[in-house]
Amino acid sequence: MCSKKGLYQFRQIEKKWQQFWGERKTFAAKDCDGSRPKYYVLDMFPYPSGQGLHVGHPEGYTASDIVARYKRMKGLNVLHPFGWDAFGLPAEQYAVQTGTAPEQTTQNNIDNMRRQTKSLGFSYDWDREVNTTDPGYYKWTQWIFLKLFNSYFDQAEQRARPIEQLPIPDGLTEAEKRRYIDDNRLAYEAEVAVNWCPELGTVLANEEVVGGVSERGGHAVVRKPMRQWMLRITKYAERLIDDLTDVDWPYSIRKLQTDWVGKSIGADVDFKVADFDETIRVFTTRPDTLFGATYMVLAPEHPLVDKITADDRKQAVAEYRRQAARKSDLDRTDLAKDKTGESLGAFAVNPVNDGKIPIWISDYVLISYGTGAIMAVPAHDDRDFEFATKFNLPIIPVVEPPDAEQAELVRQAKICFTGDGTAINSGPFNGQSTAQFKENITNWLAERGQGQKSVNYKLRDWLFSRQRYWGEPFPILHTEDGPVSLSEDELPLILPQVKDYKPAGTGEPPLANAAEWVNVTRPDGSKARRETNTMPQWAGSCWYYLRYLDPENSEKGWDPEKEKYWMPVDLYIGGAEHAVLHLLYSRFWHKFLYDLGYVSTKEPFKKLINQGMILGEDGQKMSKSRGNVINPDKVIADYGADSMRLYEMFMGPLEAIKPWSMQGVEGVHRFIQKVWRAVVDEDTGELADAVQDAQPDEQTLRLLNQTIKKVGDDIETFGFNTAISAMMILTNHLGKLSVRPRCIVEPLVLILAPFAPHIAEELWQKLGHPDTLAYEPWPGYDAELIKEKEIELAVQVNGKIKDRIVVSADADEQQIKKKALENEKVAAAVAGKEPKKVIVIKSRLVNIVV
RNA sequence: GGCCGAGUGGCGGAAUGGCAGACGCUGGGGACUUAAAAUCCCCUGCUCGCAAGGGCGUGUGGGUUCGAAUCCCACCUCGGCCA
Repeated sequence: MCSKKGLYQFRQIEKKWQQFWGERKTFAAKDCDGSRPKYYVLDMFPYPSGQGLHVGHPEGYTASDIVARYKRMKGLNVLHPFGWDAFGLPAEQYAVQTGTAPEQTTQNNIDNMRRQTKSLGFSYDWDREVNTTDPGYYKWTQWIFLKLFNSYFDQAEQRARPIEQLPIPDGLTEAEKRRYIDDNRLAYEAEVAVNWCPELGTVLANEEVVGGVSERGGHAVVRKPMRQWMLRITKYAERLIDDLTDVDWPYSIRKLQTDWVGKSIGADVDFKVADFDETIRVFTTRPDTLFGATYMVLAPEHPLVDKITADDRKQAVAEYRRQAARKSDLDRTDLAKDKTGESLGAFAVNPVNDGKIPIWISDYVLISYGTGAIMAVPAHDDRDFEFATKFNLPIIPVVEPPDAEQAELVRQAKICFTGDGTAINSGPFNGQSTAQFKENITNWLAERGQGQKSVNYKLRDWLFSRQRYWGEPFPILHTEDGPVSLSEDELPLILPQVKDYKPAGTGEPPLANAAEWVNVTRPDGSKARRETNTMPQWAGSCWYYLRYLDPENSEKGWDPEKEKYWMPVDLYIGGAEHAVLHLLYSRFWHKFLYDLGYVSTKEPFKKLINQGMILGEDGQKMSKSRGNVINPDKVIADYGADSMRLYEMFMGPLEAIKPWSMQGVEGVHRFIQKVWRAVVDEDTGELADAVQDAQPDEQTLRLLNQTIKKVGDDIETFGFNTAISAMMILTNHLGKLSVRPRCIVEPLVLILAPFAPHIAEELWQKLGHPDTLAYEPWPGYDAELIKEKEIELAVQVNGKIKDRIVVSADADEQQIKKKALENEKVAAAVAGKEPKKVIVIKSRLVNIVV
């Protein structure tokens, strides 16, 4: 029964070649090789989860691997590394539940995922593997933090500088001086209102809070001011937007990033508070609507609220502030929600007309955006309109829309108009266009010292501390004089072992449990406490692409020569879920490192591609509860890694969301078996007799050349699905031939290699080549040989196809026209009428208009 | 509500101004086989027709063009992100 020795044994073949590549270090990248152009192709490294690899991972990894293998064959020096983003909450939660050390869990998960990743035959240089939780790695994460701590941002030059160069104002006391410096550091401590979840004992990011409760577990979350480490990413806002013009990224991602930074140009306006010696500064993008400001709204957390609230309003205001503290920013700004608020019983003075307007608080104003206070112009802002309508506040229209019908409704204060128009009810400014008015009023305010032009960003400084154990410790000591950084030679600051991974009873993070670690006596005998917060998971992934360049270096994070050689990353592939945060954070760090001269490029990632999500066979998102999860181990066991790789690429465009299909896997599996049988005699396992040193016929040669061109072009444009389809066509053709010329078979094996490397290596060997094909030159094609000799053209009459004609490829327009008009069916359709126009599109069609 | 993306056979998809449905899956028919699997060959958008052949067809409606899945306008549906 099993007499056939030459069947396609993918398990054996794949194991053999994975071993071969591993032992020979086939894919080791050579640093600073000036003889070849370099190519750095990077995958977003995964979190080593207990679930292991899911089918979404190999999608991006296969795409990048195809490019890596293709570029090697094109003669480039390819860097294609892999590693683990291994700090993170799941291992810590597991530790809380079971007492297993996160190191242990993480190590097990990495071992398992490395095994899975290797089983797919990716051409990674495994000698460069990094792990963010390795002290040899996070030493340098801490080092970058130190650099941030010890730098400030030179506003005039728009770049970071060492803190020693910070100009210090004269006449400050030592304490003030220290304070001044601390206030300028790019890493600084601040009291900020955060989403505090008492149950989980940690701060949560906005996106981890849904409907006022934690996404995990549904525990209550409150807004609470807490001491936190912040990074001044806002200083880089302008550059983070501007430099997007330099990168080759999808439009949608660049747009997302631009919107996330959220630059808006407007004016700061100062309102005096009546009967108090206070002013309230507001930021508005519509200073031209100042005459329509009928009330003012402060964020509930605004510092002036306590001071100016009238006695009879104090109780209601206090209660309102308590309510607001329970809501997340998201809930507060939700447009669909009913507006709420309380009047403070205080008044502000409108600088343009000295009118007194009431001051309210409402949670639709966020303390974190602008100045935490707004002037409300209900006639021209949707939220203000809603609020004014609910609380019966006056609505004064000050912008007349261009549309007459609309203008009438606006004049009657029936609708809110947010567009541009002409000023009305605005004293001396009446009749001015919105743009003119904006400029004039801004100057007018500036002259009076009551305002100025201002730029605001939605981007907030980056909240960089977490109340967790499993993260990088901050290289910071808290002393009586404030925070002090460790020196570089004290790094890495090793994460200490703890007995209990739960937050300390005091509400402090778990590290507070490690008393011996926390309490430090300094060389001068003074006592200090270590920082017990840890860095967020983003930290390690902000710069890992640099560590790959020089992973073993214990003297430096990376060697400058190697950095100059390899950077920037030429191709970066990963999921769209990182479109904003990871990419923004690492761009920020990269720009900072650029300012200090540690990297040579402004942007880290030249080209970016997002792979689309893979859905279950039911078209739904894969999830355990739906029971539609495809296990890659099983697919590889049943069909092999080559089939898995091919299928994931054949499903559809890389960026598209697409459902899994086991029958589709069988389809590509059949395809590679066909390739196998075209080359190998299934009975003997030797090269098939049909493979001979023979001349190919013209058609076969043409098809080969067409296929080589198509596959190469498609890899360059990431059209992997159509590349595979082209190879299927050639293989189907080859299968029909009784003699399969070697000069056809060999190039087919080579162009298949990036997609299905194991079978390609095996076939290459059977074809008599002892060494790996990984560095074989990519086959060339002859443009002349691609051309068809005869071409079939469709002939249309008035745009409807009537028949097809065959003409020689070099036929000129006249000849084609003549042949088309002579055609019987065409003549019948033309019915003797004189053609008005005959359009000949060479090699496509002829259209006769009558 | 805003922004971004997508809507093509029974299914995944191809074609980005020029022959709609490449390639794969599914389904049907046939060959090989004692039989089955595997493999190979043919057919497989809808519809009218015994057939030859005709009509319709890329979410909907309009437009531009000799010609539109592709470009423009409006709308509908779905997905993602943000609010």
